[in-house]
Amino acid sequence: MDGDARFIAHVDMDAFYASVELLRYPELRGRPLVVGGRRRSAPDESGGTPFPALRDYKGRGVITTATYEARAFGVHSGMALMKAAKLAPDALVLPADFDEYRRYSRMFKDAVRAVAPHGGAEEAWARARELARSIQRAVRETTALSCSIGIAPNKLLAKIASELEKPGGLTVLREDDIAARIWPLPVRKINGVGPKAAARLETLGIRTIGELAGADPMLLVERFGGKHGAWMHEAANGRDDRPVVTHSEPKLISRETTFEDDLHPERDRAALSRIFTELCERVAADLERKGYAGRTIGLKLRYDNFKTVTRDRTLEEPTRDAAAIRRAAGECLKRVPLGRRIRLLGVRVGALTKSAAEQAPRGA
DNA sequence: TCTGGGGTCCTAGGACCC
DNA sequence: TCTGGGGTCCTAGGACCC
Repeated sequence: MDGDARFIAHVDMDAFYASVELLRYPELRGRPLVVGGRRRSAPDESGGTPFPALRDYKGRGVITTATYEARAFGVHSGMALMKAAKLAPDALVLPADFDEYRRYSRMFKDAVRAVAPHGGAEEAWARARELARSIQRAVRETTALSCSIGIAPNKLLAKIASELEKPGGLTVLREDDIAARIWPLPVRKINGVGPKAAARLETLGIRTIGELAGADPMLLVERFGGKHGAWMHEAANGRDDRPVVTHSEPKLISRETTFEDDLHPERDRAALSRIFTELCERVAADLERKGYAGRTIGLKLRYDNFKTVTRDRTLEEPTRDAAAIRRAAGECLKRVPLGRRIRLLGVRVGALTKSAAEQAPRGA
């Protein structure tokens, strides 16, 4: 009955954070720039732009988003700023403003919903292209930003398709197109195959999705475990039956910070303690604002050698109280070796439940 | 000059219960 | 004075994504 199989559209904003910044600073359009880093540095006195060039940037941090002009130099999100500075010394560094990006994200989602009310659109193929163009137009009109859309029989392929013709792209991908358009791509393009898996696949002589699709499933299962190995083979063949999910409850809420300079567990004890307490207070405030409480309190610590350890402790009752969180996380801290300098400290609360105030009021 | 911050999901062992 | 299997919870670590 259906030659019109269901399709899924994946909508992906183009260089999202950087594009939002360009709306605020249109005079920077056309220049290579990256969003990232941690601290807004003082404006210089020369009357130039208030943003430092990468070559003048000092400190820790990675690129969150790079404009296409910056990407032309080989920099990309996730790259350390100090490393990016070697590739694109003239690119400007703008600090991230997540509140603003959230605001645009909501506008963007509203615009999409206005055109495709189902949220995760599932419609007939015949309407696909038309609907996608409507979404792009609506997003452009309400946010002044551009997005790319991939349309495919499932989420996995739709995501890959959305990246094929960025920016401003619209890619419709049907079963018959998989061999020609998907199989030549590197395995990293599969959502869920990261750097580790890609490196291990390479040792098996597998670099492209097509090579992965043609690999012996038993070999993959042997090397990657039953579930993961089988999944990779299915994914490479374009098979994916995950449903479109439009709402999910958070599982944990956390705050963490990487220090400007590594801190010494004893000599910087006072500073560490103050930061530790602040993190607990911020997590507590997040819980309160979002209406959650949690039972499992966790500590995360990263040493100067980048080795990361976690400890957690589950309480009898859920809490969102900063002092209670601090107490439990403090106990976790005692179970962690403190023989090296520390670069990151984090606090998390998991096993979340809607906090008492959020629950339906009960009769007196 | 290495490597952010917020998350999700998976694995695996041990405790504990039936 | 030995031997089950299943289920759930807790903890720690790791891969991955945006």
